Order: sequence, then C-alpha cells, then structure tokens
Amino acid sequence: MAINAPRGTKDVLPDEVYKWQYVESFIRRWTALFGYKEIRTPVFEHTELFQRGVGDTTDIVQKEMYTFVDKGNRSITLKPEGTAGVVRAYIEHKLYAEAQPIKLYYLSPIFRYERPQAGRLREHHQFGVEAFGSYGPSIDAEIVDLAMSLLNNLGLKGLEIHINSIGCKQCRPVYHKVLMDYLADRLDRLCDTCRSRYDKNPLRILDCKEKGCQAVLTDAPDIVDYLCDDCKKHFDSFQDYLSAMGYKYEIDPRIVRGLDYYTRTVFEILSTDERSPGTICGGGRYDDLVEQCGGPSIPGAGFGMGLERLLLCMDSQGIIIPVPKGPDLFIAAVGEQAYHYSIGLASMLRKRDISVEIDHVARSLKGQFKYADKLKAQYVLVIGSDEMASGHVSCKNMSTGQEQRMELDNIAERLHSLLH
RNA sequence: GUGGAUGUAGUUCAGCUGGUUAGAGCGCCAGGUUGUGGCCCUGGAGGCCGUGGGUUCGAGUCCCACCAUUCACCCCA
Repeated sequence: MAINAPRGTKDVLPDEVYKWQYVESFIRRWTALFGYKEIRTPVFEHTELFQRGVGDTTDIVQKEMYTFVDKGNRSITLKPEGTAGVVRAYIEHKLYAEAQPIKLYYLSPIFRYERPQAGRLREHHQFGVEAFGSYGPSIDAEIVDLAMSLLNNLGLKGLEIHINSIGCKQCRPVYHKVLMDYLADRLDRLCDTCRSRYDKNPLRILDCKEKGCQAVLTDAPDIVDYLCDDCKKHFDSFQDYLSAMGYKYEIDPRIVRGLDYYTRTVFEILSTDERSPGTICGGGRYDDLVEQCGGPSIPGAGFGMGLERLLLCMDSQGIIIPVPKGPDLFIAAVGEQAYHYSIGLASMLRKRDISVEIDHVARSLKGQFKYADKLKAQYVLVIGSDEMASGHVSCKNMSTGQEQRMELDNIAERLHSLLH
C-alpha cells in the first residue's frame, strides 16, 4: 500500500490553503465585476464529449486522458480541460434560450496524464471563463481584459499578451493549402510527428519546437495574410478594442493552440519572468464548437488559467499573500473546575462572533501560553480558582504583553470593544 | 514518451577514499517559574539511510533493477 499521493498530484496543506483562498477571492471579485457567473460541472464526462469537442488529433485526446470504463460499461473521462463540459451543460440546459451572451466562469481540477515537472501536474486546477452567443470581437477583448485585470491586480509584473487569428472554416482551408504547398517539397526536413501532422492538422506544425522544423518554418506563409475579409475585420477590431483598453500586445503567428476547437482569435498571456513558467493563461474563440457538440450554431470564446502556475509565478515574483490572523482569544484554564467552566465560556463567546481557541491536550498553563502564541491568538484569558471565586479574569494582550482585569459577567462586551 | 540529476529524523541538510552505538540546525515535547508566551539554557522523543537484489569478512557509502522526486524536451495551464 503506497502512502504517497499519486504521481503528479499535490496536497494543499492547511498552512498554505490561505494562498488559494486569496487567489480565489480575487477571481470571484473580478468575475463579478465583469458579470460572469459561476458554473459547476462534473469532474468526469462521457469520453465522446472530449473526443468530439477537443478533437481526435490533439495530444490531449490521443495520449493524455484519464479514461476508464465504469461499472455500467460506459467510457468515462476525467476532464482534461474545462470548456467541453461547460459547452455540454449550455446545450443540455438550453441556456441559448436566455438573453445572450451567457457569461460563465469555473474553478475546476483538470486531469492530464503527463510527465510532471514544475508548474505541470497530472491534476492541476484551472480558473476559466466561457462567453456564449456573441460573434463580436468585443467579447474576445473582454475576456482578455478580465484575465489581465485579475493578474495585474494580484500584483504580477512583466506579463505579455500574445495574439493570433487562425481563421474560420472558410479561410482556414485556403491557408492549409498554401501551407501544405509550401511544406510539400520540404517534408524530408520535418520531424516525424510533423510529417504525420501534415495531412491531419498541418496548422500544428507551426508550433513545433524542433530546430529542423523551425528552420523550415522561418519563411513559411503566415495565416494572418490569408484570412478572409470577415476574419480580418474581426481580428482588426479585436486589436482596436485591446488598444482602447490600454493593452499592449504582440501578434504571434505561431500560436495555434493544442485544442482543435479554436476559430479566429487565439491568445496567450505569459510571464517573462525567468524563474517561473511561461504561459499562465490561454484561450480564444470557438465559433463551431457548440454546433459540433450537438447544439445550435452558437459562437463562444473563453480561456483557461492555470492556478498552480499562477501561484508559482506570484511566489517567484515575491508577491506576499497576507497570512490569516490567529484567533481573537485563547482561554487558558488552570484546574479541572476552571476548565469545565471555560469550555462553556468558549462555546458562548463563539456564538457571540469571537473566535476562541482552548487547549485540548491537558497542557500546563505555560504550555497553554506557548500554544496560544503559536496560534497567534490576540488575547489570552486566564481562568483559575481565584477568577472563578472573584468573578474577575485577567486578559492579556499578546502583542503588548499588557494585562487587564475584567468581569466575567459582561466579558463578551468587553472583548468586543477590545477587538472593535 | 526522450534525456540528465537526486532519494539519510517532521523539515532542511552533514556523513571524507566501504569499518564498530548514523549526526546538526529548525520544528515538536518536557524542565529551568510556586499561575503567564516570544529570547536564552538544559534534557527528551523521533531514522528498516526510498524498495528489492548483488559485490564484500563488513554497505548509508560500491553495482543493478524498480519506485518516487526534480530539471530539460515534447506538449500544455
């Protein structure tokens, strides 16, 4: 019996959850400001959904999915990305019947069978948004703005926005042909995987990192030069809107993304920081996906943001996430009778909205103070037989060391005024 | 999937060319205070030296395999 977490997974321990909660609180604030509502979809879906949605030729579907047959003989797959499930829910619940666009966000674990390394896990977590029902480039710009606002507000520096357009079903075949013609007499200089991509998905050859392929591609035609008029117009206005929002961006004709469903706009937000991984957010437009998954012909746009990478990036940039406060009060009891009384007092004070800690392992008074200190308790109340008899307790401020006496009768009020 | 590095207390790490009871800092517990934390002092608990095999009189140390971690690549968030 292995007692370690499965390869490529990580526990978030109590000492560090506050970092996640901090980031999540920013996500909830910014999605609210932009009008995106949360959607929660299952961690697993029918395998077919991802095969159809994400695309059979992608690495994700071909070799990275966690797929198994359940006891009812269904093929089930753990989400390898966030969009497909949201699209399925959008179609299943006929959200297209509501006023469009429908703007959604999710926080979800994502599973991919990969070789783990820094910022790369078999289970990672993504924050993502999906906006359905608008062909307009303003929604493309809005989601970039949402991602950038969030990241900037968290304090990240040195972010770059890289954008591209990969056309639509009208103009992409034209570019495919141009690219294939260009590559036709250079096939022997491409790597094995690229040669196999030549027929199935030639666009993917563009982002091959092999030196040989890179050399071949230096003079390759750029897709932006072959966009149809509508796609060209869309791409231009997208850029205009980004500028109107005050963003600098870079057109990178090599961004094609590893998911087949993208059309027109694709983008990545990456950190130029050397110590942390590059891409922390990637997304784009998917005008044919809803229809491909069996819904009406409705466009969409969205992105996914890797939370582990975001946290890594914040850490390497030295961004300090505020550590949560300790309890308002620690009650230190001396003796059986006082402890018995203190248990009741702690319960009462918690109901009065004061956070209270108390010893549960029979520590000495000194031990209780040390423990209170470790917990970062703001005040410590000492209760022993003297206090029980007199009805007065001493309350010690742990940061100044000063003690004051107070009556047990109105203790909650006194504490409230101390804690304001 | 390909290539490199690394696995020793809870944690970070020492352990020289194989040699007797495997060490340190931090953390944890207790004591130095009879009812008071942080600092200081003293003591204590805690290790099948990743797992399995091999070489050897003898392995934490050398060899092999496996497992895990980590870095680069592929790909992606």
